[in-house]
Amino acid sequence: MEAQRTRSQEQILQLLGKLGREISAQALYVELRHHRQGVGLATVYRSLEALKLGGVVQARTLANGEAVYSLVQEDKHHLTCLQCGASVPIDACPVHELEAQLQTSKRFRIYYHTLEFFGLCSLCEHQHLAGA
Amino acid sequence: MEAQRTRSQEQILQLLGKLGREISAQALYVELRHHRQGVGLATVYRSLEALKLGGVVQARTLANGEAVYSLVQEDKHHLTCLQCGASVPIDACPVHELEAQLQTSKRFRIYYHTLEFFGLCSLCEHQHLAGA
DNA sequence: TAAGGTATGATAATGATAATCATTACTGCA
DNA sequence: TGCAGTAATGATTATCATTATCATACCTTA
Ligand SMILES: [Mn+2]
Ligand SMILES: [Mn+2]
Ligand SMILES: [Zn+2]
Ligand SMILES: [Zn+2]
Repeated sequence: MEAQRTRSQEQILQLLGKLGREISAQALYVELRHHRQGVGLATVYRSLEALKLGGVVQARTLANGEAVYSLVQEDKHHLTCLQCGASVPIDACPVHELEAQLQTSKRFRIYYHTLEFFGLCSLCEHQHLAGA
Repeated sequence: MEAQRTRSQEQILQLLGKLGREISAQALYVELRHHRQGVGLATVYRSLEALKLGGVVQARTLANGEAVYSLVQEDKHHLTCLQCGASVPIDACPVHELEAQLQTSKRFRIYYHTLEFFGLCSLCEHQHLAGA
């Protein structure tokens, strides 16, 4: 019964694993065309959606509105500047215990989480106070 | 030097405070027209952006791609079903300590954070396993 | 009041994602 | 092996939130 993966889904999974970082659907589309003949953009979106529902791919939305995808096994979070968009990776993640609790307290099967901090980098804060 | 707020920004702040919940820019636009004559949609977006940079309003992006806004003072997070979109509010938030640390370790002025869990609600998980 | 700067709003442009739909590939069975 | 039914694919179009334009209204100050 467990949805077997399509060829496209397998390719996307493999590429995401090789990359080891998050990538947008559009960029993924370009990458895939680079490797094989005939990959439709619609299929990229469909596959990512299916993989997300399968619990193996996660997504988050950037400030510019585009979503980026990665394997769920990557637990990486960021600190992002609201002004210039500079994004600093964070090592720590203090939510795993809560995730485990929720998994039982709420009737929910949790696949992944997003965590991101927003503010101003020192440079932008400086310019901001200067009245720019 | 601190940017004084415009009339539109004040109205939006007031409405967000009155609501006490997150709301999209589009819905905010409708609400504002309901109260005052002549509020442009562009101004709503501009004001929200300014208030975000001012550190008093926060935003997060829903699965359908639209952003919702609220006062930063509201520290509310969610557990969302990837299939049906059902969203359950969460009470706890275990990231404040980390936020304080980051504020000093990284050279960054942090205004707010987003935290969200994704997975399948019990109903959708059931249907999913059934092969739907 | 006149000048300069800022805010506003109507409108068009942008761009990522979702929906269509005809075609192709696969699966199980006669 | 041949066929019917079903799922997957891809080219294309539609959708829709957000952003960019630009002319106008407003406000501050000399
Ligand atoms: Mn994490
Ligand atoms: Mn929180
Ligand atoms: Zn910055
Ligand atoms: Zn659900």
